[in-house]
Amino acid sequence: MDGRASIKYGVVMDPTRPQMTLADIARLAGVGSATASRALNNDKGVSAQTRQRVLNVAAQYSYVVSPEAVRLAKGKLGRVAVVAPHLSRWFFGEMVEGIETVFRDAGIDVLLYFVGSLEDRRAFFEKLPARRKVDAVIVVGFPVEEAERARLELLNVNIVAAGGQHEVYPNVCIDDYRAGRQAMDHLLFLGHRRIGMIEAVDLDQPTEPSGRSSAYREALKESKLPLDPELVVSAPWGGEQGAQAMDALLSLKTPPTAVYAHSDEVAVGAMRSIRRAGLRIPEDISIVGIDDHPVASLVDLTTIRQPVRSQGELAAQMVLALLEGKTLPEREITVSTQLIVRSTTAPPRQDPSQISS
Amino acid sequence: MDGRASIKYGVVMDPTRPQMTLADIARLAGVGSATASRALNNDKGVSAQTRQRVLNVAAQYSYVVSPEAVRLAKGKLGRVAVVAPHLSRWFFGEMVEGIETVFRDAGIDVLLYFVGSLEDRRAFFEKLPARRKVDAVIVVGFPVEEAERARLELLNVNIVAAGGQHEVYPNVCIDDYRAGRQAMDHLLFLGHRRIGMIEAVDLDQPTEPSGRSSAYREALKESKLPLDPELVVSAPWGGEQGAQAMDALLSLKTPPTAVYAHSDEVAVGAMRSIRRAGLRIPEDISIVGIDDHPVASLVDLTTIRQPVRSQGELAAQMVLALLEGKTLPEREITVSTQLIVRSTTAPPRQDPSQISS
DNA sequence: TGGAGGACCGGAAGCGCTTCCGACAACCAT
DNA sequence: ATGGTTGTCGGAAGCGCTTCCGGTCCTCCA
Repeated sequence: MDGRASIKYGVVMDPTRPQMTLADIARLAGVGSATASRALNNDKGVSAQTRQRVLNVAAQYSYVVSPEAVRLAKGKLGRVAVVAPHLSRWFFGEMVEGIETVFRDAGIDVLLYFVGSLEDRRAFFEKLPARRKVDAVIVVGFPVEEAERARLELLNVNIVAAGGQHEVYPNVCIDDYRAGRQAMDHLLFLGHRRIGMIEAVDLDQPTEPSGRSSAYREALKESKLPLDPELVVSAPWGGEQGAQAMDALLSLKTPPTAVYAHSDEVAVGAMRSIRRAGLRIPEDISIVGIDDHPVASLVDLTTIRQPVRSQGELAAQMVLALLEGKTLPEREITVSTQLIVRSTTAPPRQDPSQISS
Repeated sequence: MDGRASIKYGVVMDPTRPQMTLADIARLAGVGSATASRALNNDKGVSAQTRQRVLNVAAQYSYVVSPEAVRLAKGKLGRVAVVAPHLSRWFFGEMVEGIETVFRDAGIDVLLYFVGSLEDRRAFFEKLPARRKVDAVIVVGFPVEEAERARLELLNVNIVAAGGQHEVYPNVCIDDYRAGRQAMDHLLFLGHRRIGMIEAVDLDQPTEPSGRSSAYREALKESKLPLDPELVVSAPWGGEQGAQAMDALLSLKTPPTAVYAHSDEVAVGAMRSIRRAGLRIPEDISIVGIDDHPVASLVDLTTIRQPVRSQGELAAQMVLALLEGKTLPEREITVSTQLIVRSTTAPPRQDPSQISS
């Protein structure tokens, strides 16, 4: 350890020793830089012997190429941007894990852009920090507005959406309407006639009419049940908000015998309200959520499972295909959802016919 | 839209139109490339008038510099790597959100490396994909082994750790021992004498003797209570595992009257077991966790709150300081934890003196 | 009025790679 | 023996920036 090296917190830092360059390796191996490059990249046109010599030298000095120089020289970035409105929420974390896994295997770097608040989001689309930095973009879990789309086009790269319907971009998602129907049909099948819905909305994100909501209305209509407006309340995504929404439902003169929540987080919050109100689940009131969030099994919540990680993986694979210039076999992929019956749902206590006003 | 542009899924892609270069802008503005560069970078040595002219041209063609070329030319990367073992878990997602926010404001890109499994992790340290790509590394929530540390040094960059004690790297974390004591002292104060502990271990990560565990032993010792080995069970992080661990505790001939879980996820799982066993919380058995995970408030779990996002922010700020060549005022930052009493803890039913054997 | 100094600017040399193209040698078929 | 391959290799031209270095031109003071 020479005098130039400084020790910071136990880590040896030696900024005076510049990284080796390809030219160094070439010289050391006694070949031209072109040959060295070819050897390192496993290109053809190098004798096995020469290649080995280069490789040995490179290994000896633990040489790695400068990605910047490579990218500059060949014009490809080998990087993709993932932009997501949340990370700490299970759905998004899981999604990003799936995406990251696929890209890592493909040797592609993932640049993360977290656009939680409205300002973040606006700033992202305004400044487009990903400009000239990525070959593609994956938008996770939120609809892109018209104006934003225009900005995104400036990137001049492929875009795919994951976990959120999209008319414009190739995407992978679940069928929200179907998921909602699975939940509603389950409740209906059990005999419930007065069903409440807690709509989850994201205050920081523009809302779109959700399939999960229309599923509620359609299901009711098909069962020839009235649509009582006071039975549907909307709440921002999240447990606390779900709890409040449930409080509202509970304060009705005729509360529902079952509630359909747009997400498990919301459902779990609602369960707290029910419990605190001294009511039992599912005896007094049934509840079903959507997602199969890990917490769902812990609180024995009946829910509609959606495979999140694989949505991420599929989206990443789409990007990979696009990057290779392939045409996508299908513009959008819908993964299926599944009813998981646990113990928060049961038939209503009384004969439904007696309850219905 | 000329004939060259192809439309894929509504997105205009025109690979034939190369990005504008600095030289183009310079020419268009009638200045040399050096001047254009200075104008764009807000360097001095350019008249206000010339600068404005360049800026106008650049804006007109919505020009952005090529980050690769910049990095190549000036040798700085402006990127940092975040390596984390999980993302879908609240703790990690929250942490990364905090980190990302700070770096985004500083104009630094975040490269994400997710090393969930042991193989991932090994591969990461083996191949060091971040090599020559980042100016610093933040390691989130896991201890770095000796051998890994050696590899990390090859990166020749600053490293800081977030959410996990570290003897070597600058870091920010909570005092695990103290958090554990807060939990235990609370239970002890309530009068519990037979307290179980569910140790959370991460199978995919090397474990270290945790402060959370020693807090248990120390607290017991100080209260002159015996240390009954069968009262401590360890479980992989996660709700289901917590549930199983609790089952074990419940099957003891003298089950504990309270349990201290290393994390809220584990605690919530344990609650399910207790509930399924027909026992009531907190009447029959008390439980306390650590984290103040969002779900904790939803299930009314008493817990020790730790500020996760700000740990991430602080870690990022440390990196920023290091990057600017500053010396850190403090090598490690400990953020404080806080007991949040909700309704899963209460005094034991019977006089503790009757229970203690 | 002359020259020193400063403000402004452009040319050009890198930064570390990839890749085109030409050179050379050895080897084949004619 | 000769022309044409084929297989290897190196020189050098970029890729799009930053920045050193020097050149103009103008100002200001002696």
